[in-house]
Amino acid sequence: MSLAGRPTSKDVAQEAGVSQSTVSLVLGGKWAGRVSPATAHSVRGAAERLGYRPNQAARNLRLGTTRTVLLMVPTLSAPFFGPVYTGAARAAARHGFAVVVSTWPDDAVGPADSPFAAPDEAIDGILASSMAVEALGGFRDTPAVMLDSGPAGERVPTVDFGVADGMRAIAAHLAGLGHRRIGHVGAAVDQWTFHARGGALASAVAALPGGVLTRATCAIDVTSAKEAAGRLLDAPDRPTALVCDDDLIAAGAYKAARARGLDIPADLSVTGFDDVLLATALEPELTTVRLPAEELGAQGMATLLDLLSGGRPSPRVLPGELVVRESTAPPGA
Amino acid sequence: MSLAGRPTSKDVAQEAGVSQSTVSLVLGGKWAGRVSPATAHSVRGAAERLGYRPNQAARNLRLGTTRTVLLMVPTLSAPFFGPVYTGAARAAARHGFAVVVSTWPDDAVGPADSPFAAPDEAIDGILASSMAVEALGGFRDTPAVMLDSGPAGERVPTVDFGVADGMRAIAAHLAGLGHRRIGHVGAAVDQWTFHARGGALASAVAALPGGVLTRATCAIDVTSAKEAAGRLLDAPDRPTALVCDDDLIAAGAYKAARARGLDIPADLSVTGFDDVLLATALEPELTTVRLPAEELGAQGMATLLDLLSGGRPSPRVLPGELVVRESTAPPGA
DNA sequence: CCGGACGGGTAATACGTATGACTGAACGGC
DNA sequence: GCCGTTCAGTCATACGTATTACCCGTCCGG
Repeated sequence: MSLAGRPTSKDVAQEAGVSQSTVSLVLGGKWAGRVSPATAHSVRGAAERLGYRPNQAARNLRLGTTRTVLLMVPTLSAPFFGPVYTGAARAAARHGFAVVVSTWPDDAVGPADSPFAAPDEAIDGILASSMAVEALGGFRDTPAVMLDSGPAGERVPTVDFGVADGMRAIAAHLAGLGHRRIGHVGAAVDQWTFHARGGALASAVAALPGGVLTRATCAIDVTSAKEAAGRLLDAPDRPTALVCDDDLIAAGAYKAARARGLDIPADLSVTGFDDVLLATALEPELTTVRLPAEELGAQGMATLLDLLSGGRPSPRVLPGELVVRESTAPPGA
Repeated sequence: MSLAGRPTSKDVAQEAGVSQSTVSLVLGGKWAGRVSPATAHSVRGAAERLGYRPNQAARNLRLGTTRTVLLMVPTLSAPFFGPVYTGAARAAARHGFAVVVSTWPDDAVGPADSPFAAPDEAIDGILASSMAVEALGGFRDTPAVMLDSGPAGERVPTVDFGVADGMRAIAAHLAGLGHRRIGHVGAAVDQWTFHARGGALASAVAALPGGVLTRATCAIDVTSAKEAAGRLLDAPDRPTALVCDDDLIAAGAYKAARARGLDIPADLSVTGFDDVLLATALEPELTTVRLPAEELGAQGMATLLDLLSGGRPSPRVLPGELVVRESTAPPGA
């Protein structure tokens, strides 16, 4: 039991020859004009010597707080959300906050009814990723920050990726290579980020002289993606480039292309989105947009902590970055 | 603040017309012979009606416990550990426990000095994955369960994968296809699981009539793996099959093979280990050994909870499963 | 008819912290 | 020389729970 026998503020008080209240005042930083600098110093010394760490349970009880925030993500088994967690947890730890994770139930499209959705312990705030603000449900009046979920009105702060810019960068890159007939393999997932990706691509291609966009959607898995990409490739006047909503979808597109004897990038350019580990494991390596997932978690947590301490954080947008690798080339190269 | 205004045991007591102690007795389940069934029933009814949830902070303070366990993993950014967390958290949640994660610092080979290693809050137990029991360091006398870390002596329970059996299954599969010259692309990582994998493969090939094993090691990333696999392929009498310690390493082997104009599986069979998402995204799909990562987390947590409640859990081993896909075939097929 | 046992419940307390109310000494102003 | 202030702390209390010690009425054995 790493709790037993730990020094308490009372022990520190005794060691320093002061009262427990003084210890609490000093260590809480609220001693301006109440405790002499000399006393404060000796208290700090005593605390240091004893290796005093405040008992969080007692502090939480007293303050009616928990120093715990809930991170709601669709899953931790997808490659994207691990880093989000890491970034959030790291930022939280610096402020003495813990992070508990709630994932959506398997095969669910939203967080509702998750066995995780309402952890027994109370929480101070929520970091909710990739979901509509309405889905907060019972947590409506808990301070929350929405991640990668798009604009959410005045009431709740957001941190998003600049996915539209990212998609425009892809479109510009392909256009620059000479592509005009572009296929979009979209994720059939009702999340802001995918709507934004699709919308940005559509308008970018529409603005391109001679641009033609075809479109198919699929679930975010290789099999489904392969099938959807195949539909686009089998159409008359097939596209010379496939823009995929996600790296994993791009992997499916690779398979569809190979099954038809098309070489990437000579016969077909393919792009992904997110830049997960997979992107460099594929062959050829995937041109994609890198989204700073860990940064999303970190900035989200910073925003939430700001909110919790009474701030009025403004929305933030983290730019994606086009990473050109080997899967794109001029058409017919 | 989802804490404010929550009903307390005192509120329940009032609602039920009994004292707070009675409520605590009933809800704690320790009322045998102290409270009449009728009263107990009415207390439960009142608690239900008010939606009472005990305040964890108060309970923790009283009991000197935290209902929090620490999960130590190398990283959450690798595809393998997300599911481990999920399994552990799910099992923990069922018993009202929370899980906080500590990852190793970037580029570290062990958990030492991690900013996460000593979260401020105290913990009741530790689930430590993929590390030597000695590395527990300052947590030596906290109840702990080692995951995927090999035998750890009498004092600390373990949950491991049957990696040796898995590797033997791979060897048998390849031998059955007719392979004799086998290359091992090993992970140059000082973890039990990789030592076990290498050892099992070595003895399996040694036991194979005419079996020849060559070996190269690398870090667990595509570039490094490609280089290591290349060394094996460039040797005289190159192997007809490459056994990789990890799916990601197999991805590197694919690249090395392609760079040399070798077709998989016609000219070269390749196997992986772990069966992460990547395995089916590759082309051809990867023959590998599936390790039930989520199950590891779940069983590990079950073991830890058992330990915490005074049990003496015995070591468990979770079998891996050979998944034959498209990357293996008879040599020269 | 009395004492003890027992069933059914309550009162009181401690866990460790943060904080508002209070106190005693020194000191300055008039 | 006395009072109001400030300084430097301390006292007491509350947060919500679990548990130990106690209490009261009833029933039963002798």
